[in-house]
Amino acid sequence: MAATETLTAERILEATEEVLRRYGPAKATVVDVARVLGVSHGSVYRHFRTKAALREAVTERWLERTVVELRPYAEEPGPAAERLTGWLTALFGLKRHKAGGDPELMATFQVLIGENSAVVDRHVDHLVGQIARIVEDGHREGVFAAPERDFATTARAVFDATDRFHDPAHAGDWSAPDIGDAFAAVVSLVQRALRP
Amino acid sequence: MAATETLTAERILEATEEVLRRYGPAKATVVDVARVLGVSHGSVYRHFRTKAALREAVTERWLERTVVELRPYAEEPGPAAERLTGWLTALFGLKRHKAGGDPELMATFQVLIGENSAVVDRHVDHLVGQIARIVEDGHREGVFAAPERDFATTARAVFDATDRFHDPAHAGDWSAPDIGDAFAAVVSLVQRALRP
DNA sequence: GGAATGACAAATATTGAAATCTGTCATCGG
DNA sequence: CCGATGACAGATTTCAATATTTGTCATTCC
Repeated sequence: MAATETLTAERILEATEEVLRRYGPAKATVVDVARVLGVSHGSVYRHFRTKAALREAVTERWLERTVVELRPYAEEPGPAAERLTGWLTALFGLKRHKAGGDPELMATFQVLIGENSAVVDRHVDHLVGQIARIVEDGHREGVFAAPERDFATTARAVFDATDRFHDPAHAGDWSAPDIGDAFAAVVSLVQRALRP
Repeated sequence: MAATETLTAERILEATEEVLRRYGPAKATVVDVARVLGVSHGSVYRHFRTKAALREAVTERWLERTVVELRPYAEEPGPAAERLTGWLTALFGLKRHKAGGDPELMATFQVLIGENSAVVDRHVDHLVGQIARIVEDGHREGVFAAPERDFATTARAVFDATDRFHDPAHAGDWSAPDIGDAFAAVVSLVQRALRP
């Protein structure tokens, strides 16, 4: 399909995502990707050195999309406490929506996550940075206390404390009926912790 | 070996643990357990209706042992804030020690955990109960604020917030060099949240 | 009488031969 | 010249035949 267009890394990544969606992480092959693009698999290897590198790039794209979807919540105007709750709720909502809407895709994603921990670490740093910014603003506004150590550590603690509500490893729990209450309780705990 | 002793559920459970340790969850069979005990596998089925029931019983025993090891920390005398930190540190320490000391056994345990979520849920309720007791004592002492909703909810939030440091799903992270700092930061966050 | 046995059917796991996939590279074609 | 190709070797996966395991139960043994 569309074999006339030039073969770019971008097009290969799109095809790879499609193949991963359709066949899952175990069955998706480079040959499949090449077939979708109507090229030989050798051509794919011109753009990505290995299958692992290809999957890593897909993982990166996927995670980057989450960061972009969250940015508005990180940067919206208003009191820091509400921004933090909004951001955490948005993160949980995004994840839960994705996990609930397409559990197979989530499972695929989870496998990729597991294969690319370095990429995930960078992504987590990115998200923690967004929290740090909100916490720092809150401190300037006087609604959050000074951090025990520094903003990065506090932000990291907030991220870790809410782990159960964003780590895909816990995706199975997100359909429990009382998960909303549990989330609210932890957010409330975090908010109390940050108060001056 | 010791085929003269009467066959009890207890002896079967011990043999099952040994087989699980030796062969792992995928390869451990009821026939192996019977062989260790020097009996026919039919005899094992007299005490446990299914292989699943046998594994569930092993899981229960295993978890119960954790609760017992933690009880001293839950019941020790002293200020509630220190008891809470002590309890959380003990839980993390126990888990980390087990995961670090015998990663294969931990992996086996994790599989059993996944197979027996009902047993795990009961175990978690038990642990949350220990936290609730400490938090309630703290409130009586005046060192912890009144809970937003009730002690059980607050205790659950504390348990959830520290999830990353006791859930076996995260065992792989526990050997990271800065895990101790991350743990301390979350405990500090929790302590601040509970202050009046 | 009641615990233990072992033969058995159905379900599950193992195995190894055949097929497919990954990654390379000499060659092709525009 | 430069991206694309497809044949190829070695690694990995699939698939179907074979073996093992699970769970039952009529029979045995103390």
